[in-house]
Amino acid sequence: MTRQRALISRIIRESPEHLTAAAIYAQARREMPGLARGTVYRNLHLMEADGEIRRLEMPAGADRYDRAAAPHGHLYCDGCGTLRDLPTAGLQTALEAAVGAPVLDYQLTVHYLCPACRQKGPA
Amino acid sequence: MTRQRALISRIIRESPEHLTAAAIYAQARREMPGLARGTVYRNLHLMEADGEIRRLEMPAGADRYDRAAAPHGHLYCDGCGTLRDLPTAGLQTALEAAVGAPVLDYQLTVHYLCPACRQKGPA
DNA sequence: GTATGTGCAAATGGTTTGCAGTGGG
DNA sequence: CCCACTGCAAACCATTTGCACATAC
Repeated sequence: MTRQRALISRIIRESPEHLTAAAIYAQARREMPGLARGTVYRNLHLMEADGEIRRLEMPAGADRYDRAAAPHGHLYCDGCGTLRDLPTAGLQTALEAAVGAPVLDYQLTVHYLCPACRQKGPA
Repeated sequence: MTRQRALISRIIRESPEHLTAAAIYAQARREMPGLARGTVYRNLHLMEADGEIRRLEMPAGADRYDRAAAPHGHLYCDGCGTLRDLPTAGLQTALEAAVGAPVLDYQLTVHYLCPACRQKGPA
């Protein structure tokens, strides 16, 4: 447990957002200017392997990271790229029944238009 | 509708697999050696926009492409990276109810171990 | 005829890695 | 003390793009 890892961990835990590696790096560098980009990526992998955080593949651009919690889906706005949590209680159990094998993890991304983008209308 | 696009379209339609752009490129080049990588990517984007195919973000490595069909999830084996289809009838309706807005699309990837990898045991 | 698509090759962006040095336990 | 972790910079890989030429309609 290095200072670097503790810092990265804290940033993710304290953020209400789903941060990209670049955002985490930028924010961490404000407190620890010498921090290397590679160190951020290496620690993110470690933390993901430890189950401390969860990596989210995004439809466009860089991956984002979410503090690990009860598995849940994400709502992605096709208009502005905003990401919100989507509680999905019971989905995992339903999936295991459908799959017929233990489900290690799942990732659900639902595309929609957020209220703001829906107002503007489909461009 | 160019010869190039027709070829790419056919390759995807005829393949039982979920191909990567690189695989599509390699296969297309066997029939049309002058084909450029950029052309493949450009056409894949066009076809995705037209709803002819669907792009699948993968947990590791390059994206894959699926001929468009009824929306369905995918089963990803964490052991060997194999991808299988997972029928998810009714999920979209359930999601719309949960979200309270029209669902444009969704992507569900379920991580598991395929029978072969389960035998070998968790490494 | 002309907008659209193509081939090429170089650029981009996100992420990974080899290496020598540092520091946590 | 030693091994895992760091900083740095170069490498990597998938994908995108600028440009001059070709082609579908």
